Formats: sequence, structure tokens, C-alpha cells
Amino acid sequence: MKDRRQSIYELIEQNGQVTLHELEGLFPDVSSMTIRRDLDHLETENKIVKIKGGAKSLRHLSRSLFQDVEGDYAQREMLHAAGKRIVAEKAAPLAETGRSIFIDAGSTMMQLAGLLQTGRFTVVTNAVNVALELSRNQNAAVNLIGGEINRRNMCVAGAGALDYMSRINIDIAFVAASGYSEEAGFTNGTLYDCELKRFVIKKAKKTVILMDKSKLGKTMPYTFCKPEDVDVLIMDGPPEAELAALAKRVGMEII
Amino acid sequence: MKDRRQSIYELIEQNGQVTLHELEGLFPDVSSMTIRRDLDHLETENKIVKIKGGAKSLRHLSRSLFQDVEGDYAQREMLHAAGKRIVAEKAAPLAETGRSIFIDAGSTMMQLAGLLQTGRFTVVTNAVNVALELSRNQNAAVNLIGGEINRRNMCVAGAGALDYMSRINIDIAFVAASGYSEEAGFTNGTLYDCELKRFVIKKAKKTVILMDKSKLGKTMPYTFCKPEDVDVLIMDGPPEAELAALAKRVGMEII
DNA sequence: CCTTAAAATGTTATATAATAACACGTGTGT
DNA sequence: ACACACGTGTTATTATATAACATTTTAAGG
Repeated sequence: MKDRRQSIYELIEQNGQVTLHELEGLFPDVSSMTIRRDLDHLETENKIVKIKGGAKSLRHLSRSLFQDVEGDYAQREMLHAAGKRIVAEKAAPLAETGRSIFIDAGSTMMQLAGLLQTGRFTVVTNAVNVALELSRNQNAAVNLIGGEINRRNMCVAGAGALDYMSRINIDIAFVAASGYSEEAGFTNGTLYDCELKRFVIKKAKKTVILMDKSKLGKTMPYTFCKPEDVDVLIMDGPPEAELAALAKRVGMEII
Repeated sequence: MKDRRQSIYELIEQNGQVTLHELEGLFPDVSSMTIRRDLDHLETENKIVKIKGGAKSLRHLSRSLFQDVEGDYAQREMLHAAGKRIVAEKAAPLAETGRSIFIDAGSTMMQLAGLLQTGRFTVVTNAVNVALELSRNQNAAVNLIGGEINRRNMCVAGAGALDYMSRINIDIAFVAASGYSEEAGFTNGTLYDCELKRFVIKKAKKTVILMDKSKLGKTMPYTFCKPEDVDVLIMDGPPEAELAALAKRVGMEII
């Protein structure tokens, strides 16, 4: 019985919400009343919210809170969601147990954080939402970099960030890029973030860039690294021949 | 019409939730169908969640997410909620526009953060939930201290905290106490937090301690300050004669 | 091993709330 | 003046939740 309740909970977490009918279909050997009562229990535990005809995941709901703090973030979040998901799924296995990991801010990274719910590691991040998501994993030591909160993307930045980072050793850095072009390399829109990225990349034993293909060919104001600084580039599809050749030349693996 | 929708929203934010019947009572000049439609709108804007017979505030729901990360916090949150509310309401006016403010972690502080939705100031905090709450206020510059996240109370602590604080000037520090006794002074249960409190109190121009009266007579493991270090003590009721006398002697104002 | 209490489940009737569909007025811009 | 979108009200219909009681299962103690 606890199994069922747990399954229901996990299902809701995964899908964001369910209807009673769906649950009835999935658990045909109990009555709908029992499922209702399961939902009651989960609700009293503050894990879900019952809505008419089903239930919603509290965590998903809170996520949308971050996202429309400043209008357009919600949209960006959804843009290329499929690609971001693919990228995150490719990246997750690289986060090996016991390692010290840096995770950047951004919606792709948020996806990645969601996938790192098991495994023991130390994580450092500058994104408040990523930190919250990661702190669900009881085995993760989550470190949040200090600084002023940027309402647009729920990430912190500031003078102290580099200082803070300088005290932490990083095995693998997962870094998001907003653009890549042959001339400018990997680029990003905000100066502070770039400084941090640069610093982290220099410091990390292994640098992994996550980027959906929509970013290819785009150049943002600030360059934070070039392909030769990168160990692995993860995208949601195979690279063009030109980029593949360059990668091979400079020793950047593309997944 | 937009007024009504806004009022409904504010009501929900304030109370956490409402029933349709309550709303029908409050807006007798529109039909219940209209109110339903208002709720639909607010829901599509991700401001509330409709539940059977009413609606809930998304923000309140997310708050409970933090709170039961580790079981008992939800209970503590509710304990003496009325007193905490009173304390927070007394404290809020002290946060004058333009000032640089430190806000501690804890449920009373969370209440205070909720009350500081207007006014322009710089805030520093070590509590992730407080920071999120404050970042609703567009005029507040919210600084989060870096460190490892403590799942129990969603606050950060660590080696970098004092360094970080040392670079920021504080006009007013709002500090929470878990206990007060004549022998031990103001006390608290975790060492790291105490270190930070001590540092902040030393640094701040003005120190305000927030404490509901249930804490009187209790002694926690670590002392972080004595009445003579405190400018203002805020409680949910008048102090006993003895404490009042001591306060007068050392120059601590009690509100 | 048996007994009892507590917890979990099922069943029904009843109460409650949500939805859909249509109708009406009001303002806006063409 | 017209079309049109928008907010609103009304009703009938459908769907869902609740309450109360009966039954089964589980856990705990003697």
C-alpha cells in the first residue's frame, strides 16, 4: 500500500499532474475511493495539491513561480524544451558519484538538476532554482554561490562569487552557452555570468558545455571560452561537418 | 473588473486560500460564475491554483515546500504562528527605505520578508526562502550569502559567509533568537548560525532581535549575544518586570 | 497463538461543485 | 452603423467529492 502511494507520488512528480481517471486505470485493483484517500495523505504531507479531478505536483507549481517573476522567462523556459531535455539527459551520466560538480544557471541546467536526484556528490551552483532542485537529493551537498539575486533568471552574481569559487575544487563543470560561432566561440549575454564561467572553466578538471542546437551560429556579447578549452560539448543532435572537424582538431568531444 | 480580480488575488495571497463562498460573500454584485472565471484567469497566469470549492495561493504552497524538506519544520513553522506574526508586524516599520538590512533565517523572518514587499532597500540574508520572498519586491536588491544549503531550514552557512558579510555594510540587522535566559543571554542551536549572528551584530549599526515570548527562559547550546549588544528587542507582548528592568539598565529598548 | 485495536479499503447514497451552452449588454475600432 | 471581442448572467447537465457505514487487513500485546 505504501508502494502505491509512493508510485502515485512519483507519477505526479514526473508528469506535474494526474487525473483520478488515470490513476484508476493504473491501479485497477483498488477502488477510486482508496486513490482519493492516497491523494488526501499526500496532500496533508504537503507533497501535492488536490485539484478537481486529480492532483498537481507542488514542486512543478513552485517552478512556475520562478519562471514568471519576469514575464519572458516562462517563454524562454519552454522554448526548445525538447532539445534541452535531450541535452540534459546526455549530460546526467557524466556526473559521477563522489565528484565535485559545478552547475551553471539556465533552463537546461534546471533540467539537469532534476535528473540528478540520486547519487552522492558535491554541487556548486549560482542558480537558486537549481540549488533548490538539487537539495531534494539527500545525498548531495549543495553549495550556493553568494551574491545579488537577478530576478530575471534566479541566479546570483557579484563580487564575492569568484572568491567563493576559488576555495572550491571542481571535477566537472557543466556550463550553459547562449551562443556559439566560429569567430566568437562560446558566448553569453551577461558580463558577470561570463566572468564566473571563465573562472570555473579554468578551474575545473573537465569542462562540459551544454547547448541546444538552436544556439549554433548565434553570437552573444561576451565570449567566455573557445572550443579548445572544452572537453565535451553536448547538443541535441549531431554537429555539422565543419564543427565536427574543428572539434576533432582541438580535442573537444561532441556527444 | 480588473479591480475585483486583483482584490481576489490579494485576498488569496494574504490568507493562503479562499473558498468560492467567501468570495461570493465579498462580491455580492457579481455572479459566482464570474468569480469562477476570475479564478480561471488567475490560474492561467500561474498566480493561484484552483481547488475544489476555491483556490490556493501558489506562493503559500511553495513556502510549505521548503518547510517540510525535513519533517518537523512544518510544525515548528506553525507553532506560535500568531506570536511570530505580531513580532514581524512590529519589526517591519523599522526597515526604512534606502537602508541596508540584514535578515536572519527562521520562520519569524519569513513573515517579516512577506511584509517588506514595498520600499526600496538592500537586503542581505542567509535564508534561501527569505531571499526568494524578498525578491518579489522589485525595489529590493536582494543579496544571498553563499554557502552550503542546510536542508532543515533552507539557510546557507559556511566558511565563505563571514568573508562575504565583511564586505557589506549593514544599517539594521534583524536577528532571530531561539532562546533567552538571564544567565546565557540570547542563544541558538547551531554553531555556524551563531558565528554569523555574532559577526552581523558586531557589524550592524543597529541590532534588532525578534523573538516570540515562548522563547523566554529557554537556553540553547550557543550564545550569540547579550542584552547589552542589542538595540531593540521585539516580542509579542510586554516583558516581565525583571527583563524590563535589565533592559532599561543596559539600554535595550523593548517593543 | 489468540485477541484486540488501529489502519486500510470498499460501497453506497447524498451533497457539492464545475462545465457547457446560450443569451445579453457594453464598449471599440472600422 | 456594423462586426467583434469581452465580460457577464442563467440554466440545465455532468462530474466530482464527501460522509457514513461495512468489511478486510495489519500490527501489537498478552
